[in-house]
Amino acid sequence: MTRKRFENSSCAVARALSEVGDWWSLRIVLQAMYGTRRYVDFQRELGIARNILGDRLERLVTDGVLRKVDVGEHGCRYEYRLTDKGRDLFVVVEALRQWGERWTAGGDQPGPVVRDRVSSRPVAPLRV
Amino acid sequence: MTRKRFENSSCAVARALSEVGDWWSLRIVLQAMYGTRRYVDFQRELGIARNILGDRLERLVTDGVLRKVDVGEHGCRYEYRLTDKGRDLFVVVEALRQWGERWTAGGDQPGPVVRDRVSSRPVAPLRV
DNA sequence: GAAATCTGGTTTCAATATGCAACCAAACTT
DNA sequence: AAGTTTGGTTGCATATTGAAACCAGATTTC
Repeated sequence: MTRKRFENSSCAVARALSEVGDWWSLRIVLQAMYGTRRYVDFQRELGIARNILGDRLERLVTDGVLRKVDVGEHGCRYEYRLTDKGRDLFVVVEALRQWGERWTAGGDQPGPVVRDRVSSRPVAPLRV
Repeated sequence: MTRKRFENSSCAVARALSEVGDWWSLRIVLQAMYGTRRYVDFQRELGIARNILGDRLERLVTDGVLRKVDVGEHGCRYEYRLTDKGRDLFVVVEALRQWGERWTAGGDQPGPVVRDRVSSRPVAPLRV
């Protein structure tokens, strides 16, 4: 049976999850925030299967989270760049990072510290 | 092939997603935040298949996001309650809600406003 | 200028996950 | 005593995933 979808739910969380709630999408977005833009680089750095990557990139593009930019002169090089909508997912990713940092058994190494680009101070914990 | 897992990734986001990054877990957590605690209620309100629900609840319990409380006198009634770890996911859920509210085509109705329990003011947008 | 390589995919196949409905057993209600 | 509620489990059909092979155009290397 087809996986259930929630695009039209009245719940904003459900709608958000129906765009980026699957196993790979947020990781692709995170990788994009790290600066990755090319198909092959996503593939290599995430270790995702190529067909799945193609499918996810396509969906993220149709959902307006990424846009596919034709770079290179004769139409054979493309880049997937975050849109404003995609960049806005940073809060979500950062919330996940803080939660993971706090509650999941980290690997041995502490992981990179996310810093403000201007002040270069580590970002403050998110609060509600 | 088995779905890829990231429990031991050095990336906190990947570790977080390996606990709550699947299609249903965050929705179950959200529902729990709304007050749902019983198997049947989760099932009815989410419309999730019962076997999947059982599997997810079990995993969330082993991961320490929920705990299963034996309520009722002769061990036939249970409740699944959020732990501190689970409650801490509120920031993630709220970030998703704000993103969904802003970027996804809502249903017609505006959806509930999340308010501070003490001040009863709507919560401020999350920022980093 | 031919061969190899890089890029961005698509196809095929096996294994796994999901959804649905039916079934089950212990407790509780009527 | 019979039926209902709760919390599942099982079996089956379909979807999704992952791995690897394949492919074609552009670019680089020899």
